Amino acid sequence: MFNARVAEVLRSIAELLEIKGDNPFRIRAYGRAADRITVLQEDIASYAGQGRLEELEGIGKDLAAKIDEIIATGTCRHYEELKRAIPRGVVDMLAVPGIGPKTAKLFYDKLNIRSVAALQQAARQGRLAGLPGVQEKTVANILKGIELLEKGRQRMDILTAQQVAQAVVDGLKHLKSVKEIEPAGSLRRGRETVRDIDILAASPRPAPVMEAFVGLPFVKRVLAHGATKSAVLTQDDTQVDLRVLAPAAFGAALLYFTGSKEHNIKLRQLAIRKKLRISEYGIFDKRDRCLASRTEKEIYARLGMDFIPPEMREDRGEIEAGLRHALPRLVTAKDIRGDLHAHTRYSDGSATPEEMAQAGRRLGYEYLCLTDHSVSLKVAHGLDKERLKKKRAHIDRLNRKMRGLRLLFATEAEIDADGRIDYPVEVLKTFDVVVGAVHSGFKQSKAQLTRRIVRACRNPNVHIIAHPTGRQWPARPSYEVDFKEIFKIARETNTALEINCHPMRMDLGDIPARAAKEAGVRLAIGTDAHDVTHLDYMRFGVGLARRAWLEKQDLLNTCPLQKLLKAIKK
DNA sequence: GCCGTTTTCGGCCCGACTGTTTTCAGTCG
Repeated sequence: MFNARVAEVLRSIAELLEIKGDNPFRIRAYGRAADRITVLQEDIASYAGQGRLEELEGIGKDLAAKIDEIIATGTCRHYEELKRAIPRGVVDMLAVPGIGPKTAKLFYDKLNIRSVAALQQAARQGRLAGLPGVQEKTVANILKGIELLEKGRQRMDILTAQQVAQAVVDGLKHLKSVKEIEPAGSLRRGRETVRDIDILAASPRPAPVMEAFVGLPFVKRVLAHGATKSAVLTQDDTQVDLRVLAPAAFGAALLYFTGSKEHNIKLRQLAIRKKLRISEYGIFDKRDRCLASRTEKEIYARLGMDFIPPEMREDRGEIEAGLRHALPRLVTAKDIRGDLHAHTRYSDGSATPEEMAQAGRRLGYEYLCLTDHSVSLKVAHGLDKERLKKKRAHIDRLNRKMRGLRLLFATEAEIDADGRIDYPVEVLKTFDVVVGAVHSGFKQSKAQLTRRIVRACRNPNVHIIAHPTGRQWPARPSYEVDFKEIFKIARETNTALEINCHPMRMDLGDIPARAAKEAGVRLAIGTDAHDVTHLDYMRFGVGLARRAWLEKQDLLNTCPLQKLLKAIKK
């Protein structure tokens, strides 16, 4: 798989060209090509091998030749030449907020500064002030920027992001001048992790909203404070941006502030081809007459497209599909009839089966799968035969007296290092649902991990593979597996793959989940709830499924109970 | 460097905020 390397080289070239002061459009061409390859599902080398690179959007003759070279040699001459001209540390300076290519180049040219550390030292020694366009405030901002960089503004999980956004919304929604207020950005798009929080408000009088925002009690530092746009840092170093526009422009503003950047750029290009112009204020004709601005839907309609749900706005084909009126009918929260992954006190959950059942009923579920851990996962009190019997009897008793919701007797069973399940066949057969999971041996090779999962799929008693890539935010990255092979076997054996929507997991992610669907694999959303409140994470799972373009029929959870039990049969 | 419902040349998303400037460049999203 060469995609990561090719993208990395192209992105580095873009950064180096920026510092060099090259044509901005050439720079963007490199950046766009890198983005395109990052989200590409197939191996770029197979495109190259078939001479099909130029079929990819944004890749022409020149880039195709460079990509061929990178695949063959791991790098390309153009890149090596640029690296010789500009030290790595100069590129690193771009990561400092407030420092762009022009400033980095200035410091390098004038003071021979070639690292962030050297920059910090020069700033402290007062050597920066006096350079063209650099005075005291700029120096102070650079020092603040370096401090910010050192703290490492990491991406946060989606639950934390929602909580921060909610705190801001709650702090401002009662203001008289606020007509509407809503989180936008990657949070609204349902991304698996979020960096900055973007919030949009509609108000005829932005000034008091801005004032209230920068004065919120959890604001540690004000990064920008303008008439309609401000940015702050919260006590825990999360950046929150607030933009305020007139209520009449709310739709246009929401479209702009939701992004993604790539989606917006493409929409705006499309508008230009139709002799129109889009901004956060609306869609305008050549004579600057506003044609639409109140809702996103009206703006899409002016472009001849169907409304594109926020989760799809990543420039991954949704614009073309919208123009053809061929968007998928994405799954919605009300399509979900049950949760397929939840724990109780029998293993490491905090709630009883009764409490989980009540919570499930409140959510309107038809069924809830109680997937306590299996015998070999001792740290999580995996159930042995005796305790399984107790749990079975307990669930049967509850099911007899309960109306509306059926508890499913299930397990999250260990897939061992060789791909075997830790319960014997006669025990496995007693479960309504078996979810197989890898919780150990993450350091195995890609081939070994793939073999393990494939073997679990081939097991006639395993119905779902939990969190297929094992990632846990932020500490543990995904282990590598051969998705192509796993999808093929999962399909052949009628094994579903899980979209585990615990905010620390979000696994499968959007890109592999979409690839799984396209490979004909069924998916199953599970919250991995260890507490009644965790059942609410289903909303993150639905968001992720929508990002993967999933429709109702692509998921197990949307089936009524009897159909579900039939659908998982192997 | 890419690309074509005006174009194979001449475009390439669009606007807010900051700091340094007397009208704008740089950065950001």
